[in-house]
Amino acid sequence: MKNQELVAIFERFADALEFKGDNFFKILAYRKASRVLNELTDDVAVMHEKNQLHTLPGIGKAIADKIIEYLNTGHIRKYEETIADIPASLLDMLEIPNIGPRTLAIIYHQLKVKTINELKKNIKNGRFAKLPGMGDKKAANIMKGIELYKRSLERMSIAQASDIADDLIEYIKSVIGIEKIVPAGSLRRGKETVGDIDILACTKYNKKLLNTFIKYPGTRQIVAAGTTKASIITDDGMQIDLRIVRATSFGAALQYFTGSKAHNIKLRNIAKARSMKLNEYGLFKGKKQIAGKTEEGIYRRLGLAMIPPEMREDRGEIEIAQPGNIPKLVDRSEILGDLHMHSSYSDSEAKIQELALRATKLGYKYILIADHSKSAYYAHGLEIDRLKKQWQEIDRFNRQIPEITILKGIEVDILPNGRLDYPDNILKQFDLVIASIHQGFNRNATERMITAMENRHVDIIGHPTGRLISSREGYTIDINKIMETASITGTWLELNAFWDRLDLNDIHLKTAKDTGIKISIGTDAHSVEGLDWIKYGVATARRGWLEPEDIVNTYTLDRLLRSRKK
DNA sequence: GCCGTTTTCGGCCCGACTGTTTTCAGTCG
Repeated sequence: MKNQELVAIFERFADALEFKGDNFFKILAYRKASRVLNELTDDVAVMHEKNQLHTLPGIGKAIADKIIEYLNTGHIRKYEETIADIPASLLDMLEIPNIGPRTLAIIYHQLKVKTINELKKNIKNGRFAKLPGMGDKKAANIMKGIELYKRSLERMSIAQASDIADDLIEYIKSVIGIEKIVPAGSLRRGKETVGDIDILACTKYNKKLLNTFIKYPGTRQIVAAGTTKASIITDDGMQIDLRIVRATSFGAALQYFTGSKAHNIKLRNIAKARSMKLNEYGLFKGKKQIAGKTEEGIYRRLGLAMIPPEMREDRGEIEIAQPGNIPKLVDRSEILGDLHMHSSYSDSEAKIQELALRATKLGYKYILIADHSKSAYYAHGLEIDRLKKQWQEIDRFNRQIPEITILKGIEVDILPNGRLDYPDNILKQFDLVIASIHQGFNRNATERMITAMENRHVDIIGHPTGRLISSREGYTIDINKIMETASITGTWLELNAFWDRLDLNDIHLKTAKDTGIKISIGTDAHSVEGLDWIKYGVATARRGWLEPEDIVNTYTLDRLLRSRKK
């Protein structure tokens, strides 16, 4: 698939045009095209064959022609001409905070700076500060920006960001007893990684709150501090922005700072088309505020149904947002069990009994113990005789802990040769079987998964794309073929809720839902605490527009077992 | 470069903060 190559090209094209000072809206157009392609599950080449490129939002004639040119020739002439006279390393510097296209153009043309190291040299020897419009403070801020940039090359996981936000909010509440203080931004939208944390608060005592905020014990650096907002960098290297608004604007500000940017721009356009104005203070008709206290009010006065934060990505949610059309997204309280966890029988630190007890506290009716199969020697995969012992133990705990049913499962390896790690006569004895690839990632992964799904004992494909968010791309697979087979065979696909996997991701989940595939959520926990990761799975499910019916974990135990393929 | 519930031309989000400025430009979200 050429999708990702085009994503990178259009993003780079936009950077180059920005550097050259081209039309601002043309630049936006290329960025939008890049984003749309990035979120596309279908192969852009196939869409071209079917003459469907023009149906994509943000892809007009000029960009469609460039896509076609690239598909046919491997080049885009206009793009290559544009970047021809720009050193490759230069555009990367646009990622550095406090360096925008203007500053970059000045340092390149006047100082001949092409790399970050050359820039640092010119800041240290004072030449940068002498440039027109620059100065010592600006120089110091760019030095800080360079440090920030180096750290930000890794976005933080949703798990780490949530923990940091929870800590900060708890601290602020304990110091000044403020009630209305909540996360906004990508954290509230449940994105899998978070670049910085936005916190929104409502108080009349701005000064006191901002003072408390910048004195947060975990603060490494205060980036900015005004009268209504301030920013700090924590010891973990995370930037946190705090904004304070009045109660009459709280809903508007929450909407505004939750984003996404693309979603907000579209809302603004709707407001404008109705001769209204939308900003972080409210929805206005002339000078009169007609909504702003609550988010619901804003959407309602725009003629829309309330859209859950996780859906606000401009992926069609605004177009369908008439009352009754917005899906009733799954809620954490509707999850009746966790369908993937490991016990001390393989590579987990948690005993089966401990997992079961913790699960009852989470309100579950059932859990699936799915340890590794025998070939996963690195994880103490289970030989058949130890399986029997595990089953006896599960039977015993099921008698002792009647509140919950412990299901006998396995995460059976799909071996590099395409076979499963246990024979069918063993597989048929499990309540549920997850089949996963752990070795030979790029050896016919698609065909191997399809073969696994064609086995009637395999109920679930575990972490179907195999990506690790912080460190690994994932298997080389044809996800559409896999979904097609899942749909035909009635195999469930996993939403692995471990925060570094979140696999399937939001976009794949939406496609799976549209294809009629059922999703099974499992934390893949290797500890008792790991069971709490279910919240990241639920957030991702909501981002994929999933409703309770789409997720087998919301079924009663009876229905769950009846819904298996057979 | 895209797009259409006043449209096929003329818009396209806009306010806060900072730093370098003598009234504003650049950056960010």
